[in-house]
Amino acid sequence: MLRPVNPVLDADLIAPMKHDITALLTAALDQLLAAGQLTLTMRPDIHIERTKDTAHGDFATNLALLLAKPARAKPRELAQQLVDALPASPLIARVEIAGPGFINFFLADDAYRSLVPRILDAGPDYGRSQLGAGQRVQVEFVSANPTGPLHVGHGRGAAYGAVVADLLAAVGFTVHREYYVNDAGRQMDILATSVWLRYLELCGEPLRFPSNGYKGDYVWDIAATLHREHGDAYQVESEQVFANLPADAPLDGEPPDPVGDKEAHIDGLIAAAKRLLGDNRYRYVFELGLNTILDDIRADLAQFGVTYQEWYSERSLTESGAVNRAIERLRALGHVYEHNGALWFRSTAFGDEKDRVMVRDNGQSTYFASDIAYHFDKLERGFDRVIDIWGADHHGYIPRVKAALQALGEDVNRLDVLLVQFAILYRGGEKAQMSTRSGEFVTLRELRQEVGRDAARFFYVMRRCEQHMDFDLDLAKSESSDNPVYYVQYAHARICAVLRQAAERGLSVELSAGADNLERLSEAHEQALLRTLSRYPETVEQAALKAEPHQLTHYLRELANDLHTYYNAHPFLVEDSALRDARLKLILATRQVLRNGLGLIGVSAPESM
RNA sequence: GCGCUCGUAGCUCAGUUGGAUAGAGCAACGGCCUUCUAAGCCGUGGGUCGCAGGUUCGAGUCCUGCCGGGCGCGCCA
Repeated sequence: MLRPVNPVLDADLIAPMKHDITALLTAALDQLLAAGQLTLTMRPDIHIERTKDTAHGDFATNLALLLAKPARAKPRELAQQLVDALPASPLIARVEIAGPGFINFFLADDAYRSLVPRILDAGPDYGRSQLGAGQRVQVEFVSANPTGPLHVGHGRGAAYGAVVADLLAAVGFTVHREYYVNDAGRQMDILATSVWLRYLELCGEPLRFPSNGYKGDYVWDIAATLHREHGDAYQVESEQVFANLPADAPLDGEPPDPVGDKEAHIDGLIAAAKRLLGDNRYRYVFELGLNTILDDIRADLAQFGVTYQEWYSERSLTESGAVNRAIERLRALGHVYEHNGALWFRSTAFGDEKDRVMVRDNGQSTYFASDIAYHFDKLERGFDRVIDIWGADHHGYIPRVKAALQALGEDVNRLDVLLVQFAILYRGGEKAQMSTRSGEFVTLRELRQEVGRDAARFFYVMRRCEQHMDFDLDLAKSESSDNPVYYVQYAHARICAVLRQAAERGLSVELSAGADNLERLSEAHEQALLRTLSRYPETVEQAALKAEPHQLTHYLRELANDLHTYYNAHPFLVEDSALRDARLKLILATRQVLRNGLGLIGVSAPESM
């Protein structure tokens, strides 16, 4: 969890009630300590929470229970002392001591009602705060290899990362969103070679496509571009290409007989491509593949509402010498040794399971070496916090990256790695399976086209990120209250409909000033709605600091429920103009919060449905 | 085998950093439209929080050991 720099809020901003009460308790504690009525060796963290049951008030604290032992006092007596020392506040109607020593706070009705004009005045800023002001946070997410289109697994990381970044920005952090582009390395060579082989097929060269090549249709598309724009300028007889190659492993459906080595086979093909095409032509094919796919990924994410401040090239790390510098620095610090012709980093000295290779015996540096340089560079760029969002299958990778940073003398605690589990798609109760290499995967684009951007964004962040997710395509598409996206959006549209209806009936929707007429809000449903509205800033804050967007989706569902319940119980467009005014103000404030919350998770707030 | 992670209602999931009587939504059953969109609302039933210990005023939450699912253990990325 990120720690706020400055827990004291600007009172002119929307000061969340929770912080106000914390301040009161702190004052009470200070007074007891100053008066010598209480002696403590260390200050406790004051923890205020929302009550589950309204009979216990609005907020409660277990402070007296926590202090009982160190203060050698009875919890209930301690609670009474704290209550006696509480400064008076217009916010609080009364305070009770309950159970073993809980202090329960009951808020004044005015405290809730005053929220309505505050929300209406703040508009899009309601819920935003300056908790993280002055802190720069980098969020790196998706970072899928540009060897093919994004699939639905990347989609979850994209939605989750984007919302975490937006949440952090909403509470005042300066956020830098970054995509790490793996534009170097063997996988890219395999892509370039796959493109070239498909091109040769388009030229009429007969060949056996390697089992380890990329087989998706997009590879054909890139090859077709090459063929269309350059004719046979890149053509080589396939006999030459496949001469003296190690045998390939059998393709799917072939008899398992000739047992070859698919890795050696594809490496041989890559070498042949480089040799036969020469540097310039090989480079051209490589760049064509990389740029085509990267452009596609960029467009895909943009259409998903996911944008970055920076696309950081892995290749630039090698070319700038950053990788070598990182290696040399580790060597100078004595954390490096040679073994079997390779260069190793002694990561076991920093808690990793085994030592890791940084430079292979063929002289090529590994992905890990780039990653050391990349993470070192992130911290050197001066971010206060660095957040990596990875697929959960990469979890074994965390110890070695942290080990490297530690070895380089960096503060590892500045790096947080958040893991996102894969999403499993279900259609008609059946799993929709995917596999990158075969080309038979469900892409993010297909998902968006099928269920729409709003549903995809909402569903992806509805669950805790480390929770496996069942993504029900049928539910995401259904236009019913079973679908949480529609349920929340409908609450927003419904409020808009009320305003349209008011206009049709010729009723004034000009709101009175400030808190005027709000004393008319006395129904239980109205109290419940006000209470929920007051929780919004706390929800955003928690969701941001804990990187848990699902808290926001759950909150929005509750808020929508309060609105729908209220709608069913009481008419808003009543004859009594003062009452009507009060109710319109309340639902307009609700609409604002729905809009703000949906906006933070990248979902639209429709005016009508 | 070792490491990480998850296990809560029939299903999908919350559970406010250890608090008060474990909650939602689906699904099941029963109600509510001449009234601002019924894409909605209200009610009922449903639990050995995987199992067993431990820590303490208090455990779904923390510790240990089992059981079960997922993932990871390359000179791949």
